[in-house]
Amino acid sequence: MHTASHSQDTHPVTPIVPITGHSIRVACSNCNLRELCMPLGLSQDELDRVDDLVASRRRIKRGSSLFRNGDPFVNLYAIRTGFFKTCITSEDGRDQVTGFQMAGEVMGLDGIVNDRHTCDAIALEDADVCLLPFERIEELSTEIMGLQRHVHKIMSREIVREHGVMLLLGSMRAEERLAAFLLNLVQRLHARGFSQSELVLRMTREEIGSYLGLKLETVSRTFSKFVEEGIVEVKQRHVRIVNADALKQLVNPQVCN
Amino acid sequence: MHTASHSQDTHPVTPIVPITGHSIRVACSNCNLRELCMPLGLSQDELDRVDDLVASRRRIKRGSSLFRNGDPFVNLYAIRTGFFKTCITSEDGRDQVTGFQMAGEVMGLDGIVNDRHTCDAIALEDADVCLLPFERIEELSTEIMGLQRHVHKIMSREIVREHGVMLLLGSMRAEERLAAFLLNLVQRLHARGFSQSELVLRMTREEIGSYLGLKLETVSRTFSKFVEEGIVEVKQRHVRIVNADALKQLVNPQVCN
DNA sequence: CCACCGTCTTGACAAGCATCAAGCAAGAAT
DNA sequence: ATTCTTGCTTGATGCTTGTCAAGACGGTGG
Repeated sequence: MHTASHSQDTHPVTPIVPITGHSIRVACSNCNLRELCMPLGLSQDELDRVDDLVASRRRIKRGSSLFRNGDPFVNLYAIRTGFFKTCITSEDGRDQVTGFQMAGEVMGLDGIVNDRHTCDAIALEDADVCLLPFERIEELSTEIMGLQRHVHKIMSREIVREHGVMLLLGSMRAEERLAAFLLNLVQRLHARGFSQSELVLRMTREEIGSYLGLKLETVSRTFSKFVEEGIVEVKQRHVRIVNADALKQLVNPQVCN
Repeated sequence: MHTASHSQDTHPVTPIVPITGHSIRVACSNCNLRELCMPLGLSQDELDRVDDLVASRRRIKRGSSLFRNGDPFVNLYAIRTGFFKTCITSEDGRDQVTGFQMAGEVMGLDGIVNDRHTCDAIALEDADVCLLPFERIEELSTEIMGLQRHVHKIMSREIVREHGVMLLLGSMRAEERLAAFLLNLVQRLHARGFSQSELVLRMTREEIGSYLGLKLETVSRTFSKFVEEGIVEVKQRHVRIVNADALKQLVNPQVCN
């Protein structure tokens, strides 16, 4: 449990290889997350130049922050291993988790507009991130069309993702929210080679609740309800999805109505 | 009421000049919305080239759509006059308004990631938009750093805005949501030369409710409550903010607690 | 002028979720 | 092992908001 190098320790179908350690720089072109965070269809020359983008890497301990609200914006961050939450805090102290990020995903886009980050990125397990200096991204984007396009797509994807969260927060009930959350998590993990049905939650009930606009007690009760109905099995943070269709039906109450 | 050419017909301090009509093309460099939707600090040469970006303009009648979910993504759209809502529809027919857009704001960013729009943009009053072919934006971005940076900032701003909506939907009660909504609207209108205290809602109670994650009855009741408390005056869609501080305190229940 | 329509308001009631509180479980520290 | 801490579960209760229903308002068209 809580080992640092694996994002999921249940049935890693295609385990993410640990960083070999003796080499601080691992080229993007060799990175096994390439398909997730780098543009496709670049020439060898372009690939080499994109490799230079990654200035360095940084290890983040579980519980500490990669960046915080108010920090000057310098880099985007690509997650190599580990798991993060991003959250904003309103002036009066209200807290909102805006997302959970895993290997291959990019963080820091919020900082571009005002040259300062507007949210906190907290590691929920020991993590390893690539630092991508944004000035270099912009420079290189002028020369490599595929990179520019890729940056645009990443930002657009984030906008579309947030639309989905707005739908969830604006119109779904607790069960539907939790079902959507679990399906989304397991789908993203599956894309990274993990099980389709088992996952380990890296966040607390409270963090799930914050993300879903619910109190932790409601999250807990909803989990219990799913268990009673035989939809999932839950042991602490270990979740096994027994009946994925039931979850899907909760999110989409009969497409054929 | 419902005149086409003005976004707000109450006390336009610096009214937005109507399009003169005899000239179909109005250069960005002359556009009075320049500060809102174009990058600053460009050279004259660069400005001229950005002018060429605007391929054409398009008028949208109240109630009809600029683009719809599934439409191929070709352009971004800058609003010259008028008022829009964007909304997504889930497979089972749930509807969520994801934003309200006014003059100087850019729409269509959702379409970049999959080359298709994922939401509907509906005009809530007769509108006039500039078509910005995205391919040209990307081409020109490779040559004009300021433009590239500007596009990044616009997208980042949208991401940050949506974080704010998530906070609203995830953690605020009805009164707080409506207060935040009114303050946001009036602030944006003020930035466009309209009154700080009076506004005309271009959307129905139901659309406000959809955006805020509330039912229209709750929106109506909350308005009534604000009126009872002397915070606002409401006559149909005309709203006068009598006590802006009270609204601010609702959103931020005492910063000094 | 009247009837009709979409929109908005208001009331009564119910459902869903939050709140408060108590106790449990698991891991960490002593 | 024992204690402490943090996270989780579950119950009782009440508030907030949703739901259903009736009616009002204002604009439109016959």
